[in-house]
Amino acid sequence: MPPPTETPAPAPLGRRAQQKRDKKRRIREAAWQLFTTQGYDATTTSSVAKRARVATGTLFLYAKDKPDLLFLVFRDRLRSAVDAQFASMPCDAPLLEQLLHLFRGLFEMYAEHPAVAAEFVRALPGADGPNAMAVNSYSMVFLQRIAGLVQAAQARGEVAADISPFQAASNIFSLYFGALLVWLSGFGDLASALDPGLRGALELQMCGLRRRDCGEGWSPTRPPSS
Amino acid sequence: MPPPTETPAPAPLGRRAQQKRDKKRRIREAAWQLFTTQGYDATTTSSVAKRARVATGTLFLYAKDKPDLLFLVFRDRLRSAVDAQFASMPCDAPLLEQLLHLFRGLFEMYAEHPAVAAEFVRALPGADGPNAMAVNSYSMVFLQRIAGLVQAAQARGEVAADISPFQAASNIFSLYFGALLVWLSGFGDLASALDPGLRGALELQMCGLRRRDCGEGWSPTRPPSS
DNA sequence: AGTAAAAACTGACTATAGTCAGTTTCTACC
DNA sequence: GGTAGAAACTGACTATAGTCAGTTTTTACT
Repeated sequence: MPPPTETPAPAPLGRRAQQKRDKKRRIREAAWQLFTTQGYDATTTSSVAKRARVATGTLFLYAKDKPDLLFLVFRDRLRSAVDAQFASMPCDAPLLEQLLHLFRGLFEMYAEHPAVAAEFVRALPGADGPNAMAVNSYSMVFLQRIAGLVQAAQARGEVAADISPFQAASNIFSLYFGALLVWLSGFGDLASALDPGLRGALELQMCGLRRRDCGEGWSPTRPPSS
Repeated sequence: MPPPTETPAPAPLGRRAQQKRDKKRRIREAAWQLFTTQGYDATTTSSVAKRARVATGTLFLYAKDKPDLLFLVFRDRLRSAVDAQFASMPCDAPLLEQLLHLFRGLFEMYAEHPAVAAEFVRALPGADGPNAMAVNSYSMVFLQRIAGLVQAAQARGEVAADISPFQAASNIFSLYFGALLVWLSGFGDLASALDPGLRGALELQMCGLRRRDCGEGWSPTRPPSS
């Protein structure tokens, strides 16, 4: 006797799956709460388990190890920050401005809790837990979306046609990651990490090092003021 | 009554300083031996202390923590690899080839023990022990030497004059570090990490993304083959 | 030589990340 | 609605990184 009109089938989720979802959420929230208030190092895995109302062993069913908890808590934040920035992307702005728009959103997200963010970014390379995997595969999507921006800029004639968008996206990502590491390692504030920092790097990637033999030549966005 | 001709004053080192030097050497060698044979994770700090014939507490007078042991063991290797590559630098080669010469030397050094190298590189950002400090300040020197290569290329007219050598060096370093992380995270072999990998990134940094409005225009080292 | 202060060293100890054999809870099928 | 097997959960336990109060060694000065 299935009620055909009721229960609009929002979730074909069994009890088990629901409980798993709920535990995962509780663990994520407990970890975030404790990491942001006490710091990553000062937070013990036992205290996270306690606050999430699970046993210590259960915690490690949802995260491979303590660093993997960082990926659990940052995954959604990362996703929504990226989505928001692409949703508000100025479609006809120059590529450089589009990239800065994107990365500014991420920097601002990290800036909410720089110390925890630093641990997260530091743990990223080489992490191997299930949550780390999820974040890393999301990074691939991210890279593809950057490549998409480059391709669009090529279509606009802003970027040379013979360039591989994926190679360009890789370079851009390396520069972003480098700027992020420097910033989160405690040097300077958000604004200057973005503006003289990342912008300078991206400008140099845009125009290249090589001397232009031809004609009058383009000059960088900020002409020498001296 | 100082004997003026004897004791050719090779070391104004007191007994204490000598013993410290010796202990440091013993710890460095023990750590290297164990890390390379058993792996970083499988090596306990106690086993390093035992092999170095010091107490566990003493170990932590010479390294802040376990990761700091990595910096202790890699510091010299890094220095000699960099020095060797600069000593054998082809002075009149194009900047791109000079950079690849430099980075090839480092990649080869890391390739001797990739697993330990991966731990080292992963631990680099944000490390805070005394040995990490030494490595980080050496990184600054490294950056300056890259900036020197850029400047020389500017003097040869290969690189545009209005470019900041330090900004260029920062970008180059970010691309190097990115390629290193990708390689050491287990994807691909040494040769391809260098040649399609790092070379592609540096070529794109050399020529830039932006379309060249003028004249016939230069085409990348590897013209589209299709 | 003698001695006081400083520096270096020691190893028993603590705190905590992560494991695993045993238990409970859920699902699918009869 | 009963039950066999799978999946999830538990918390006492283990291994090890890192600490620190107490000890030994070295130095500098008389």
